[in-house]
Amino acid sequence: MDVGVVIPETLEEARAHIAEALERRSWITIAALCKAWYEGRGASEATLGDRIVMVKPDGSIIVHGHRGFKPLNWQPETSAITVAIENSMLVLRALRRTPREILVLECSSVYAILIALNPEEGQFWMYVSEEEVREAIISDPSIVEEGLKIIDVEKPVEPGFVDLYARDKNGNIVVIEIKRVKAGEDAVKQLLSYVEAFRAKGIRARGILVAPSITENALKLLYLYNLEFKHVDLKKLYLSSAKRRARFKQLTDYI
Amino acid sequence: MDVGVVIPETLEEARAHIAEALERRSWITIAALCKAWYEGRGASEATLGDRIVMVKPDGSIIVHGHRGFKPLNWQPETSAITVAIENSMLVLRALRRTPREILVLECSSVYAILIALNPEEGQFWMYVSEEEVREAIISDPSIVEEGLKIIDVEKPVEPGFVDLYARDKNGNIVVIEIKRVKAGEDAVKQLLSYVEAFRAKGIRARGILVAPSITENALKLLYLYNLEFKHVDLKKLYLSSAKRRARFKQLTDYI
DNA sequence: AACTTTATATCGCTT
DNA sequence: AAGCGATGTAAAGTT
Repeated sequence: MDVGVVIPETLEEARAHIAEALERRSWITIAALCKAWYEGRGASEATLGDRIVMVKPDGSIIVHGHRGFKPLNWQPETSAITVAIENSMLVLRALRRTPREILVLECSSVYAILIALNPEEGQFWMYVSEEEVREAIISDPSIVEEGLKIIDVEKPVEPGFVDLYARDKNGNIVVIEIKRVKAGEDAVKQLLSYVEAFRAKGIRARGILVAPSITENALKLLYLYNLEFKHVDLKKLYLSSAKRRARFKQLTDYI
Repeated sequence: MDVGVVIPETLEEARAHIAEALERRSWITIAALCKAWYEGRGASEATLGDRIVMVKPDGSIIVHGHRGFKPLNWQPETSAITVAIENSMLVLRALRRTPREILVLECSSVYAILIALNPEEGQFWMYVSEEEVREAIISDPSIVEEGLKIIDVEKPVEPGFVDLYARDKNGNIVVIEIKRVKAGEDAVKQLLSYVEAFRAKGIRARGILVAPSITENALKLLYLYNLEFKHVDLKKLYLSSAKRRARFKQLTDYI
């Protein structure tokens, strides 16, 4: 990646550099004192303040304030970004067609511009997604219960989809709902609706909620409806993949 | 805001600047070639690639790749961030206590460091939030229906809180559920549960779902349960505030 | 294109 | 700390 830094003397100089960088579809980071307006699905206004603005080659624009993980303003994929000097201000406009929305930045000072070209992409993997938990249970159903046999995956049932549809060692139908994060009342209600769909047809069905943990209220609700909870250890599951064990050791060493 | 830019010659120089900036709780933006690992609620790995890393004074850390609105990795508010040279790499570690998670960046090159101190905060307003829609209806209930009288706001009812609780011109109790975005089946079910709570007590109650639009499935469900839908025009509502009209004109002129 | 579901959701507020 | 609801949620998958 080639990185250039500009400390502009004037707004016109800043405008010229940003215009050229936009033209070349660079990855631009701007530190500036500016106001911001957004209008589209909602509407917002930010008074004069210091911001760091990032424009990516794909047209996404992100305006950060000095705190918080979330940007103050943004535009996921714009159809057009323009830069101009108006009334002695550097004005950036990012337009989006669907939904129709606009973000306007009015900069009174530009402290620095960082322009990056030809970035190395690298690759990215997410592990232990809900899908991975499901895959792990499919390949080893004993994680949930001894003697369980998976019959179907994401089976369509009246209110939606059950994550897993199985039979226990006694021949009972078992509906399994998987949550990768702590299960709340919603998850219980969802599982209940699946189980009810079977019970309504006169079929006896067990319902098991599989999650790393569950809230107290959700557990009460679960027992009330005669459903079951099965704790699953994500860390264990993650480690069960031999390929990842080495990397994990390295990470835990840090902690 | 004071902004300094460093183009480090060596990783050790980069480390020293970042360490000092972290110490001073600066707002740091780093362009670097690095690998990343995350582990906590999930787990991820990113191979060597060019990234822009932002560390804010409150400890939030955001790692951006060259495309997409979302960062590759992040940590909302960390309890500790450290920087060190290990095996000829600049290693940044961001720890979070609750939930317990860790983000590790291993940089093999640091292209540029942007360090900002004492940023001007500025102020930020969000308009046309659900709360604003509610406020507008409270101050003018005829938006929903002629002759409506608001009795209570966020009234607790068995399954939760109704947004607005009113009486129509015929004396019927009216439960109002507000959605700022297109209403889906969830919104209908929510409204239904509130209305049912009244009907269970033998009180006749109408249920009105107020939203800018509604999905087809949700509308069918609504009619099935004998509930009502009232369209509300967010733009109109937004414009009805005289203070904002001038600004809005200016913005739409841009489009 | 509309709709549904997920997310390392985040964030703010209340209990 | 846990629960609950809104978000300019965004993004991905499905109908």
